[in-house]
Amino acid sequence: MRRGLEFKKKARIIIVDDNYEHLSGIKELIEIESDFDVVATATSASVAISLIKKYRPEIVLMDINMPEKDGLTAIAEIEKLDLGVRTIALTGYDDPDLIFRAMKIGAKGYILKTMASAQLIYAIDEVANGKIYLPAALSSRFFEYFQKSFKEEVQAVSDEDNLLNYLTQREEEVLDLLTQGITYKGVAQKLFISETTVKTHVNNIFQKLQVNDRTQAVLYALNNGFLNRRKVKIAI
Amino acid sequence: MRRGLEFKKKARIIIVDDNYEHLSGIKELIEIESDFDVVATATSASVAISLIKKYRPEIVLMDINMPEKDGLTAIAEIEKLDLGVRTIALTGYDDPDLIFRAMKIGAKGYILKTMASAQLIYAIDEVANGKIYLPAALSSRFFEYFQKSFKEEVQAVSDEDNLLNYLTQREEEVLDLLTQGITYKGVAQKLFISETTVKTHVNNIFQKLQVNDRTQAVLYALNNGFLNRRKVKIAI
DNA sequence: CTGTTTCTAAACCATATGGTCTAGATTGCC
DNA sequence: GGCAATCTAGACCATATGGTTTAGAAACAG
Repeated sequence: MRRGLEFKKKARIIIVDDNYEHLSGIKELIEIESDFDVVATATSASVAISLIKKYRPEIVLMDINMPEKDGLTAIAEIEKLDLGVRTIALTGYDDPDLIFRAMKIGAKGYILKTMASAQLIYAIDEVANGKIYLPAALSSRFFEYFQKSFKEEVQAVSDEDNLLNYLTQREEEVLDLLTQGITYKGVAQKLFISETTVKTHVNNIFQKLQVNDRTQAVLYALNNGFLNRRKVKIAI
Repeated sequence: MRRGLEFKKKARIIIVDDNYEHLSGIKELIEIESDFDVVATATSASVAISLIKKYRPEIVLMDINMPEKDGLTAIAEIEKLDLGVRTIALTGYDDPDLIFRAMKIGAKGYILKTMASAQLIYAIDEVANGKIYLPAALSSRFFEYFQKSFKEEVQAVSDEDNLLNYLTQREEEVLDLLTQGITYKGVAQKLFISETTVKTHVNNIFQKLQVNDRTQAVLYALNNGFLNRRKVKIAI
C-alpha cells in the first residue's frame, strides 16, 4: 500500500449537507470511525465555497440534493477554483444521469447515503490517496448511461448510407480543406491545381452530399464524422 | 444474489486471442474454474465475427492487441451487429486511452491478463448478469482520463476570451441560423428583417469573431461551444 | 438630457461562389 | 482495345457573399 504510516497525513475534510442532522451524523461517524480531520461543515453551498477557500481541505463531502444552489453546481465551482480540493458527491439517489454529471464535472467519488459507513471511510481514503472511487454498482450504472449516449451518436455517424462514402479521394481532400474555412483560391494553391478544378470538385461534392453551398457541405461533413471519424459528441 | 441456482444458466462464451497459448490457457481456466460454456475460440477477429454470428454466445472475451484487425474495431463491429452479445476486453495494458475507447464503443468489461483468474470469472459472471464490470483500479484510470478530456474542453469552451461572448443577442440569432447552413435570404425571412440587415449583422459578426467568411464563422462557433454550450467533443 | 449600444436598412461595388457544359489525360478493368 | 472512373481545366453566366459607409429609431445608462 502506498499509504503506509510514514506517508499518512490526516486528511482534512469539509462536509456539506443542508440537513443538519445528516451533517452531524456524518461528522460523528468520520470522527469516530476514522482518523480524518473534519475541519468545518456547512449547510449551504455558498457558505461551503467560502470555507473551502479559507481552510483548503483535501476532501469535500458534498450533498447533491440541496435547495438554493445545488451540489452539482457547487462541485463545478469548486473545480473551477482549481485548489486541488477533491470532492466526493454524497446523495440518496443512484440516478445514472446524476452520477454521470457529477463525474463529468470532476467529482472524485460518488457515494450513496444508504451505503455502509465503512464504505464511506474507504471512499474517502481512496480519494484522499489520489484515486477516483465509484462503487461497483454505481460504476455499472454510469457505464450503461455512458454507452447509451455514445451508441446513439455512433449510429448516426457510422451509417452505411453516409454520403461521405461516395466521395473520391481528391474530393475528400478538397472537402477537408473546406472544413478548415479555406477559400477556393487557397485550396487550389494547397493542392497545386487550378481554381476551376477546385470548383469542379466542389460542385461534385455538393451533388454527392446533396447540398447547395459550402457551409452546408462543411456542416454535413462535421455532423457525419468526416474529420476524424473517430470523434463524436456527447451531451453533458 | 439474484443469480440464485434457479436462474443460473450456463453462459456461452467465445474467446478471441491471436496467441494460441493464451487462448487455450484461458479456455482451460474457464472450463475448470467455472461452469461457463466455451462454445468456440478464434485467433483472429474476422473469424470471431463469423463464429459469433453462428453461435450467438452471451459473452465474448476479446483480446485487444491483435495484428490485422484489432480488437477494438472488432468490438465495434460486434456492437453494430446488435445481437445482444456482451463483449469483455482482455489485454495486458491498463492504458487509460485503451480503456476509454473500449468502454466507449460498448465493451461491457475490461480485464487485464495479469489479473487473478478468480477476477476473470467474477467479471464474466457480472457481465453475464447484465452488469458492466470494470475493476476498481481500471475504473479509477478511466475516470481520470474521462475527467481530463472534459476539463480541457470545458476550459476551451467557457473561456473568458471566447469571442462569442461579444456577440449581441441578435447577432447570436443570426449566427445560429448560419450554423444551420441557411442563406442570408433565409435568415432574413426567419427573423422578419431585411436581407441587408442580415448582411450588417453578419459583417459585425465577422469582425467580432475575426474571420472573413461564413464558413469560418460557423467553424468558430462550433469549435467554441456556440450551439448548445453543453456539448463537447471527445476523441474515441 | 446626452452619449452609447443595439437593431434596423439602404447604396455601392468587388469578388467569391455556384450551375452547367465541354473536354483532354490518366488509370484501371473487362 | 474500349469502357468507366477520376482528375484536370476551361468558358460562361447568375447570384450570393463580403466590405464599406451612412443613417434613423429605440432602449438604456450616467
